[in-house]
Order: sequence, then structure tokens, then C-alpha cells
Amino acid sequence: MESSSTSLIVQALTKAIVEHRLHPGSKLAEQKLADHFGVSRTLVRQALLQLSQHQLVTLEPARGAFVSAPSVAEARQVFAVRRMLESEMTRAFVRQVTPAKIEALREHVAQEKHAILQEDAPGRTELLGDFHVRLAELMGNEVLAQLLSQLISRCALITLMYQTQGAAEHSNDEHGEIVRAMAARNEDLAVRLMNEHLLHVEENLTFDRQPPSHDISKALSEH
Amino acid sequence: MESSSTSLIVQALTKAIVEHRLHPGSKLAEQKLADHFGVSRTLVRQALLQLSQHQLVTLEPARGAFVSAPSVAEARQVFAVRRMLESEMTRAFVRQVTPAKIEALREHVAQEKHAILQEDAPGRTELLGDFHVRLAELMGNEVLAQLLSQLISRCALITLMYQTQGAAEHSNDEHGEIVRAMAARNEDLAVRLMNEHLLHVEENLTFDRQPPSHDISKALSEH
DNA sequence: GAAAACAAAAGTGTATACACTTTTTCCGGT
DNA sequence: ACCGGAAAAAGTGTATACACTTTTGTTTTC
Repeated sequence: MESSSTSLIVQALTKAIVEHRLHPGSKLAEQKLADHFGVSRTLVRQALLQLSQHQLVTLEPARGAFVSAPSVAEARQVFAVRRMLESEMTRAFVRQVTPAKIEALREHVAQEKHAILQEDAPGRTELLGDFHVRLAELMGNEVLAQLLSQLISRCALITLMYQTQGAAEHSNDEHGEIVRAMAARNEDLAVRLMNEHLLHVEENLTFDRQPPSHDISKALSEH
Repeated sequence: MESSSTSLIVQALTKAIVEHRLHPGSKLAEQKLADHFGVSRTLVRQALLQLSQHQLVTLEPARGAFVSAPSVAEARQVFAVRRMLESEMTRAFVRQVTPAKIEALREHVAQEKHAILQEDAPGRTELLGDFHVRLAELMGNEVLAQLLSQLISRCALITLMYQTQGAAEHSNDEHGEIVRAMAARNEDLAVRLMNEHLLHVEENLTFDRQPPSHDISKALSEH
């Protein structure tokens, strides 16, 4: 792989981290990444700096960059924020819902189901997270969408929930129910379902860490 | 000024932007900043990259960094997000309120009043924004506090509300009312007051913004 | 044989160099 | 005088250099 601007490196690393090809705690050595992407350390450093802002990477002074390993407390805080934000988002969405928007969501949920049936693990992880971002986008609020997108990346780093087929199906079902409540313009129900959905996701947090993969280039080139 | 790590530069620039000492649209030339802070362009670039992530600065490829000039639409979106987040935050706060927390808030509101009476414009701007961050901190949610802190910086860049003495006093009064409702554990009232407060702040948005100073022709033709 | 001490290697942090792009300046043509 | 365009200046984007720190591996000492 080569010929990348900083944001391409950020994207590639984000994907690898969120999909757990790079495990929490893994060292991200600048020169190794630079070689892998075919650029100088300068661009890699910029990318790592951005990722540290997104909390996907932790920088330790003079020691380098590591894939973040969020504490349980931090994980709960992230989910608490998501619940605050998304319950109100859901409420606002129902108030300005249109048939076209419902159709877009139904379409999305169908895509999720397809990815799940295909047992496409990375694909379904992404789609299940994107459902929430989609909601924000359909409300026409870019700011909200971007914020949520980052929170969800953090969640994906935190939990391995979507890695099990069963949990994925469960989430997919709940998405479907939420859309149904929205279609019926049942504000309180939709909000309640969204809250419960997020609580379920949080319950599935798995805090048993895995041994970090040391082979960075292998993890990155696997997709 | 000199001897600064990257984060000190970020802080200094953030303060200058939020306090409107640097106006939206202003060019932030790397070498000039580097000279001013007594470091090389490397560190300045890192700082500008971070500020662009916070949306306080906009990077234009090959053209450099400028203080962001958010559009009206974007401003409304930021406020919409704040209302979503903060109304639920307020609700959660009331549910876990303690006398000590109320006391801390009362103390903060008193500090605001003091800064207002002193006509300390930068100080009151900061304190009025910090009220909201304070709430998040008192809930023990660092993630929420940091998120809000960034949103509020963006708001300060967007609006000039706190620049008028009257608006500051109004905000201060509303903060006081909110704390009172919280102390009374009146959840719905507190949430409503917070929502109204944020709407008032948003109403005070001044969108008759001057065109960026580098847009000479337009600036001249408007007199 | 284990622990401490030192030397070598690897890695990070900042500055500088240089290519390339944009902006400004200056000049000749109309 | 004004416009267009070339040349110079200024500025950004990336790579490299180098000092300093951490890590690693080896040797010395008890």
C-alpha cells in the first residue's frame, strides 16, 4: 500500500482498530507504519495525533503511540453520553419524520440483515454502527453525525459485541423495532426502545482483553 | 512568549479565538506563529491540526490555516446538539444531585456574577461557558465534560452573545434559576429551563457578521 | 546464577531542508 | 491608466537530520 495523504492513513488505522485487527495496547511504531504506507514519519505522526484526538490511540510521551485500552469507567461514560444524545435525537427524529426517511432506514436495516446472513463480520459491525449515524444524517445535522460517528468508533474499540453472530442479530432486530416505532410516530416508544437498545449493547461489553498482535503490517494488510 | 509544547500553543490560540481577539477568517501563517511562540513550524503545524479537529480553525490545502467562520446552518446544528445533550444531562444530574454539588454550582454562579460586575469580559465569557462543563464534571463524566467543552468553544466562536453586558447578566440569572430548580429536585422544570436557556443563547446569535477581513472588496462596499 | 551497570540499538521529539504551490510584485503591451 | 502575465517572494507539504530518551542486550560483580 502507498501514496496516501494523512487522512488515508487515519482511515486505514481507524478501520483496523475498530475491526479489532489491531488490539488495544499494541504499539504503533512510527517508522514501521511509515514503511508500510510508503511515506515518511511526518505523515504518520500527523495521523497518530489525529487518532489520539479521537481517543482511538494513546500517546505516551517519549514512549510512542499505542492502541487505546479504555478503562471500564471510560467505557460506561461513553455509553452514558450516547444514551443522552441518542434518546433526544430519536425524539427529534420522530417529530420530523417523513416516509422517505423511514424508507431509508428500512433499507439500511435490510442491508444490516444481509451482512449478518452473509456472516460478513467487518461489514455488519460497520453497518450496525452506521445505523445511528444514519439517523443523524437524515436529520440533516452534520455536526451531530460527525460527533456520533466518533463516539461509535470509540464504542467499537471498547466492545466486541458485534463480533458474535447472536449479538449482531439482536441489535439488528432492535433497529428494526425502533424504525417501526418511528414509522408509527410513537415518540415515547421509540425513545424507550433506543435507550434499551443502547443499554443492551453496553451490557454486552466484554472486558476480557486479548493478547496484542505484534505484527502490525500483517494486521493492516489483511484488508 | 516562548518555551511551549504543542498543547500550550493550542491553548493560547484557542483562548485568542474564543475571546475574539482573532477574528473568523484571519490567516494563521505558520512561520509567524512559530516566531511568536519561539518554536519551529513543526509544533505550530501540530497545533493547527488539532485546532482544525476542534473546528476552531479551517485548513485549506496549500493555502494555509484560517480561523473558522462557521455558517449559520452549522451554528444551528451545534446548538441543536447542545440542547439534546444538555437537556438529558440536566435530567440525569437532578436524579443524582447532592447538597455538595448544588453548593459547588452556587459557588460557580457567584463567581460568574462577580466577573460580570467587574465587567471582566474575557473572564465572564469563560465562566459562563464553564457552568455547563461544570455540570458534566460534577456528574463524574469526563467524556461528557470534554465533549461539551469543545462544543462550547465552538459556540463561543460562533456567537458574540457574551460580549454584551446585558446578555451576560441574563445568562447568569438563568444559570441561577436552573440551579434552584435542581436544588428543588424538580427534574422537568430544570430540563425546561436549561432548554430555554440554550434557546435564548442561540437567539442572541449575531449573524450580521462582518465578512472576513481579507475579503476587502465586500467590506468596503458595505459602507 | 541473579542482579546491577553499562553499551548498543531502536524510537521519539523538534528543527531544518527542499520541492512545489499560491500570492504578490513588477513590467510591457494595449 | 489598466489589464495580463512573467518573475520574485512567501508559504505550505513532505522528507530528512539530529539530539535526546527509552528499550534491549551484554557484561560485570557479588
